[in-house]
Amino acid sequence: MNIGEIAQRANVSRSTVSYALSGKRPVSETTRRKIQQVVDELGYQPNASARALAAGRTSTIGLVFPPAVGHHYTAMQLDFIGSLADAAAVHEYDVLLSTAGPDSTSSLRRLLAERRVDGAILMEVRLADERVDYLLEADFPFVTIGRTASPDRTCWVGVDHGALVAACVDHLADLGHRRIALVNRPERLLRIGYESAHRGLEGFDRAVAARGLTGRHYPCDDDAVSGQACVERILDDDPASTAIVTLNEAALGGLYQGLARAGRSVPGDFSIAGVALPHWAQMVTPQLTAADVPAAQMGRLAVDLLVARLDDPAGPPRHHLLAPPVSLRGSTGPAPLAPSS
Amino acid sequence: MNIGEIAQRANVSRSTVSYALSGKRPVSETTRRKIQQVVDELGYQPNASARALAAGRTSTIGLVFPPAVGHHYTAMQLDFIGSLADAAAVHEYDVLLSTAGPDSTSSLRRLLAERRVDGAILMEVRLADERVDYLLEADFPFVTIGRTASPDRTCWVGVDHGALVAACVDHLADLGHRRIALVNRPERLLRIGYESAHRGLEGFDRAVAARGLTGRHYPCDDDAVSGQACVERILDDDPASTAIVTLNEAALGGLYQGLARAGRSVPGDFSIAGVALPHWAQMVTPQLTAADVPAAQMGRLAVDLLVARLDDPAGPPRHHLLAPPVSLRGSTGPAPLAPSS
DNA sequence: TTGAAAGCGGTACCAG
DNA sequence: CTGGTACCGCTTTCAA
Repeated sequence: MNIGEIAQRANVSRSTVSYALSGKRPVSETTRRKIQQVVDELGYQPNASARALAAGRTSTIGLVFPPAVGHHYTAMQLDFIGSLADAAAVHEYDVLLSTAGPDSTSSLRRLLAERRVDGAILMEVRLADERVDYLLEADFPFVTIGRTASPDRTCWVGVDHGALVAACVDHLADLGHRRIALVNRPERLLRIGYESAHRGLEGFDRAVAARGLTGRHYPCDDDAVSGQACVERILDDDPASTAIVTLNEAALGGLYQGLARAGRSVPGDFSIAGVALPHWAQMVTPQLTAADVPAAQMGRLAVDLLVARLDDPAGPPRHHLLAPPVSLRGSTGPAPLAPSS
Repeated sequence: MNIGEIAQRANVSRSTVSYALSGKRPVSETTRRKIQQVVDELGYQPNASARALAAGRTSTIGLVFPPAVGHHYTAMQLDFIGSLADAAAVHEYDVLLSTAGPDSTSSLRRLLAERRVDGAILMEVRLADERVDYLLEADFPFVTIGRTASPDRTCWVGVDHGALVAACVDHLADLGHRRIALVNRPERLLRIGYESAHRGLEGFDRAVAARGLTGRHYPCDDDAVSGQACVERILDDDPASTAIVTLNEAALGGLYQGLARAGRSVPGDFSIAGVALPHWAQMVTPQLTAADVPAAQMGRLAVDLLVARLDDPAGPPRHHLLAPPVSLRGSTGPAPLAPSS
């Protein structure tokens, strides 16, 4: 069934059907009603490909996935994706996934060249990101999740990892902790310039210096085993450590397990704070004191930004820097009076 | 840039370019090379909308999301989505998300009517699922994740939740546990016929009966607070309970917290086993003994099944029923000799 | 081995 | 307020 059939049954021309449906030209109430009736009767929906070809827009936005680090994704990303799809639907856009594979740019390039999408949302951006450079050069509308090194020229929505980590450090310092370790994302991600990992580290260094604390930095792979090993190293390097701040969701369980194995109880002997999804923070016992990443809100904002840009490509780039508060849960407490061990 | 431009620069007709690229008609080696050269030079990729319109296929598959229960998704789903997108890319398909909103069918209907996708993959299927009925009636190619009540007429890939829960029960029975509770997905999901929840319960009842155990069933909402409350009820209803089997990922943290609060130590006084992603099982301390859901493999299989169906719509429906083994971790141990409390 | 041209199903301009 | 029609960019039949 196509627009021609609708036109015939309603005794009007194809263009009238098109206009009646789009509202881009006034149509008399009677014919409009008649057309609508036929449309409803047959459950007609315009063919998306034809429409895209003629209108020059696909009503689809591309979601560029992270290059599947170690072959799983984090919980943050999922909530984000869900909200993104919902938000897009509100604006009458569909979402096309682009997983990128090992070479993120080639898949992106194909998406643009084939004109499959009107705009793109890039997850897990790096400080220097070739995908961003490519999109800027191609003058293609996009929004990044996270900021690149020069964030003023682009649209983005990001979490202020620096501020959040600093807030965690401050919280711990207020509780009397003096020797704190930062458990970061994997070394490999730092090396390629992962935004959150870098800015988190900056915030850590800053806050540690400001409060006159002793801070140590530990990149850590994204799994429980590595988390456990990381705790071992931390306590080995400085047995007087009394607190950890973590950016690494996936290693969180391992951190708890490492502390348990080392005989440190949380939060009695040792405190942990971090940046995580609320859902995730509630998985561990005691629940993690953490800056709650508002993943769903980020998805919504990203879509809003992109849609605004699609409506007005010439407008100035806009951003949202989010700094959610630290939710106090059970994993942080006063520093032990005498450093254990 | 379009196919006409390529044709001009290569001094051939547009059809020759099309055939040279698709290989659907022999093209002399010399012209083919010439065309390829121009194509490479300009980085030409055929416009997807035009191609879809002319060819009658979109090279896109639709991924129908669960109706966002309580507005987050589970970890299983994310790994699944990632692998799905990767697998689709291998077959040269893109993946379009359809979140469905509260009314899952209407969004699906739109996807089909607008002819946005060639086939669909349905997540979180129900025993009686109107989306499935709709797709069957429309004779539209699809694969479900999970089985409906009459699974022989459809393509699906699913986990044998019944067998997995039964395996957990057996494992616990072998350890001497006699009074076991099943922590299931939310009441609401059971009521609407969630496949995994129902089949899990069946397997539980079966295994409990076979081993002559006392089994109790507890639906539980998908969050930590509910998990904690659920443990309270379990110990209240039967203080002699010594083990839990859970299908509820999201409540898992709450279960541990509830046990801790009740003074039961895991696995000394109390054992827990379940069905979960390995990643998730490793978050809790001690790590959860669980049947490891192979989410990534499921994504791959689902795409393979769908692609096979698209290639041969008349073929018989195929399925994969997966029953991964139970990985022994730290959360299960021998039943305490004297029932505590 | 190649070219010309008729669609695919819409949109939007130009007339009336 | 409405109809006719020329595109959008590609695929595929028909003819040479």
